[in-house]
Amino acid sequence: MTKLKVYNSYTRQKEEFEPMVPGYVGMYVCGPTVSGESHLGHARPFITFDVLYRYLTHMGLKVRYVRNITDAGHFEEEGRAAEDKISKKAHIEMLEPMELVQKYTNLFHWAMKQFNNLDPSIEPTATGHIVEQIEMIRKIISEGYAYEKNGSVYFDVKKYAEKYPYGKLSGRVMDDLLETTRELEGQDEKKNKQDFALWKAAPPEHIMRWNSPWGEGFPGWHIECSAMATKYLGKEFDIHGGGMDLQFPHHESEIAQSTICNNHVPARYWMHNNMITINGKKMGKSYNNVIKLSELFTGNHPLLEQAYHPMAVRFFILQTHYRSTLDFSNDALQAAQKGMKRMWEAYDVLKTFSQSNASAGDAELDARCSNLVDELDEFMNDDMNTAKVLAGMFELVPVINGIRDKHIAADALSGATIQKMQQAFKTYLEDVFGLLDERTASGIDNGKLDGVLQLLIDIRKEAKGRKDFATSDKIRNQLLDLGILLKDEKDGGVSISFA
RNA sequence: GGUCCUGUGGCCGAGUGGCUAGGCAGAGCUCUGCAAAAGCUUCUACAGCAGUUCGAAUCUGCUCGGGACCUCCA
Repeated sequence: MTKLKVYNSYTRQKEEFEPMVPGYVGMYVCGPTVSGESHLGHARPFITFDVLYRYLTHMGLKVRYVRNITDAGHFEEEGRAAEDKISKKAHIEMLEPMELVQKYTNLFHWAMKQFNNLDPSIEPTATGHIVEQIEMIRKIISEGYAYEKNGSVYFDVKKYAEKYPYGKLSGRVMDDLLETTRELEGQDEKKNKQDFALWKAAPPEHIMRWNSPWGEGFPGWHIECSAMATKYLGKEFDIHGGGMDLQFPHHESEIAQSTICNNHVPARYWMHNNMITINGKKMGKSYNNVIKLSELFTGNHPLLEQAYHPMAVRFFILQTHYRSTLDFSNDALQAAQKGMKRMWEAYDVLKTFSQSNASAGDAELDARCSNLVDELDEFMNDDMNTAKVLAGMFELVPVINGIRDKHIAADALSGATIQKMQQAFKTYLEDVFGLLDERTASGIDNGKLDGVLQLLIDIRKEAKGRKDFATSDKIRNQLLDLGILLKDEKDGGVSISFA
């Protein structure tokens, strides 16, 4: 079997993944800022890295997955009136800042549950790590790479760049940064405009504030991730993930801070997912084109033709490689929803196959299926190509359905191959991709309902037996109105599908 | 303006120089009381121009689109 290779943004190439400590992986992923409700764009990194987390675990590695909650407000705009993002919203909604943070944290957790994302091992909050952040800032000052001005502390990027490769991660050249002509207010405190804040003095109206050696204030934009990653994963750890838009300045700054404090680039593999776009434009607050997750799940948004099940969204995201942009449209999402349904129904059929065939009746087909299964791991190991894994699995679907429909002989595949397929479908659909049967996921499939359904199916069968099609069609049609589709199979059985 | 990415059939998308990606939609057929589903067959591709090569969607150059970052941002 091939080894897992991942694209490392830091070196700009695919590299074989080797954990620092054999058997263990430390992974940090930038979590949400809980000053508002998560939207479709936010879903991507959390699903992408959830799949990576699951895959590493599946490989037998013990993963410590740290994903932070950013609950300390950052600037709306650099330098401008020092408005705290969270306190501003809190004022508008007449809420206590922490009440607001709690509200959106709960909503975020709810959305993660909907997507069937596993909980991270540790989910630290920025406000819970003020002490660690202050310590880190002190260290940077004592090393001579930060300076205090009017109660705020800034990182001296120019000085750092003289000794370290600032800009390496994001492909930025120091001279270009210096040339940026953009004039922003409040820059006068900085020695150079590419310097970034480690600590910001809080103006009187700012609600979120903490004591520090430099007066009352709040932490800067990037220090929380450095502090929390260091605390829980060490000075150097394996994987740091997040959206591509965080590469600069967020991750670049993290590298600078950690390099000064810990003498190390914090992570060995930097992984970045691409953006979700809508009509070709990145989904983001500043573009006014966001679809919130709650809107997506209810269909309550002008751009949405219908509600989309969280699992359909998950499938949609996995059908594209994580480093490609993914364009949202109703057609694309509906296609994903239908495709997933087809896949899942084939999986249900596959589960019923017996593994008792000693040998394959159709050696050629057997070999092809066996190869297809083997390739799935190769695809996954090639920088997590979930799109190719799904495509490979889709190639097996006609074979599975063919056996069910008896177009393909029941003994065409050997028991060993059947077992391999069953194992692979379970591994990928359930364990690695974290997909759930929509029925289970929406709670429709409880025991009582099953019993009622079975009763209706029996009555319909009896009606059909005496050619009372009026009754049988009534049952089928009315169930269909409820979103339950009965399908008469060739063997006289009935299968149930949820529209 | 700078840096980088990208342009695949009706839609979404994968593609390591030579072999049908895949999904959804469309057409035909089979099966079926009728449906639905499924199976089989099938139609639309690699932005344009030039080059490298025996051979290019894949490499190079140019042109024209689109996008991201450079500011909070997943």
